[in-house]
Amino acid sequence: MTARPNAALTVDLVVLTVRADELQVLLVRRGIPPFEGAWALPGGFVGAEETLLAAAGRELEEETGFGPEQVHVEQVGTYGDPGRDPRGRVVTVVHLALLPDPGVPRAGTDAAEADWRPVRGVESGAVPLAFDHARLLADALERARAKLEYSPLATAFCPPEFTVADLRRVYETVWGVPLDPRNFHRKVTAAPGFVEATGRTRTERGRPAQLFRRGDARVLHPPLVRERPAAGGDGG
Amino acid sequence: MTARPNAALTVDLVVLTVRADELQVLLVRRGIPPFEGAWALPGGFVGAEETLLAAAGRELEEETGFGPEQVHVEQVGTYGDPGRDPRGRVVTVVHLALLPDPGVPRAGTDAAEADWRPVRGVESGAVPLAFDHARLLADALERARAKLEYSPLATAFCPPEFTVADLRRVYETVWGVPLDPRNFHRKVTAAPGFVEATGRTRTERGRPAQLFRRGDARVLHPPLVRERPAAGGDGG
DNA sequence: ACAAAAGTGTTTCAACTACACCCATGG
DNA sequence: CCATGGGTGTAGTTGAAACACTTTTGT
Repeated sequence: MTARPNAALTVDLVVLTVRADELQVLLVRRGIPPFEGAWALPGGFVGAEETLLAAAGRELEEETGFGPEQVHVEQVGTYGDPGRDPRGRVVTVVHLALLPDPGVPRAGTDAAEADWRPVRGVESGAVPLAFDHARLLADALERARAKLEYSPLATAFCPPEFTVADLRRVYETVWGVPLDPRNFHRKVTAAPGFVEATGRTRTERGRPAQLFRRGDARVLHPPLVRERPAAGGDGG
Repeated sequence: MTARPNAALTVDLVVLTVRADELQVLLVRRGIPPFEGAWALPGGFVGAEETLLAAAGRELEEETGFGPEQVHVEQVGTYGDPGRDPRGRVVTVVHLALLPDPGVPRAGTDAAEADWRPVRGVESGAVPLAFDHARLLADALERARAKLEYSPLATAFCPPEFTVADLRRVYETVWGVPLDPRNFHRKVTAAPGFVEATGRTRTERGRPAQLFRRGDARVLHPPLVRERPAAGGDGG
């Protein structure tokens, strides 16, 4: 064992969901110093025999009750500036987690409180965050928004079975732009491996919608680009 | 100081360049155990008061003589599986560095030897790497290839002043496909902020080529997609 | 019948590939 | 002059945005 520890290693989580037509992030109110009482991203120290992904999955389950099998989790970056944590050299590996609307979260062990907050308010600075968590959140959000275009990531916000309209609402919420339902439908069903029909349907209002589950594609060909202000008339 | 160190933190570098019409990676032959005598990515432990980027820049300078001001360096991911290093819990933050053809590298302090190796041979497994470095390299390469499409990253492989043909050769080498020089020229000069004309020219054979420097764009609109087999006749 | 949402067909525009062609230099 | 590479013009094709229209349900 010639490698002596020189840093305290943690994982922090940017847990996102779409609820009430808004993109929301899971925050915890810190129950212990430093930054006692402030909102922060959930996270904690990495165990001695734990992989980084396992540590992230464990924290996720502590805060939300969702296991990592049901949730998309990926690493987004590592932050280790000396001075980012007053307790010493704390290096954190930030993970992005996406899940369908889960209802109320469970509070973690060292968190007095945990709650979903609209991303808009946090991004605007109206809800200040502890440590450098505002930056971690901003970087993770940028990653999530970009990845919607070329990966089937958006399905991670949907329950196991969902309609094309459900999926469209995810894009509209995360990007903050309206999309044409008809063109969106075509793009989604045309991209191989994006979604897979179950054969079942669901009726809420109007014509019943087909139900889909996630496909096995890891990238989208062609990507789902945001519609740009282009011309184009009507025929018919 | 309530946060006790629980991991040894290192940075590893995937340093890429284009030389002799090949994508090449900087490897060091390990001079000390473990894996003594094997090829590995350059890297080392992070200093107590050093940021991760600064540590990567320091290692880069030790191995290549290039300072971080002249080189593109970005973080790509962090690897911390217990057992990835026999010396104990060693967590490494991998950085990708791109530079123009530098000539011969300087060997680092704990490296008996350092050398540029064609990526092809390393990716194919012909040159085995120490630790989990084959995986770190593969992930970094995937990142680099993808980022060429939508970012001006390719200019990092070019000297401060370069021609459009220089830039095209970078793409052709990294992607391994030939590109139409005429369409490439148009795409590059049409993307705002990609390159900036210096007004000077350089003559090697044929008509003199304009010299450009890097522009200030961080993303490319539109992206430089690989040409696909499409139809299209010739007119005129 | 009417409203509402799902899903299809078609027009029109924009972007891109492929290639002819012109430009500027060295030998 | 010719060879070589830089750079521009343009036709045919693909793909996507816009939107009329049809389908299938609930009330």
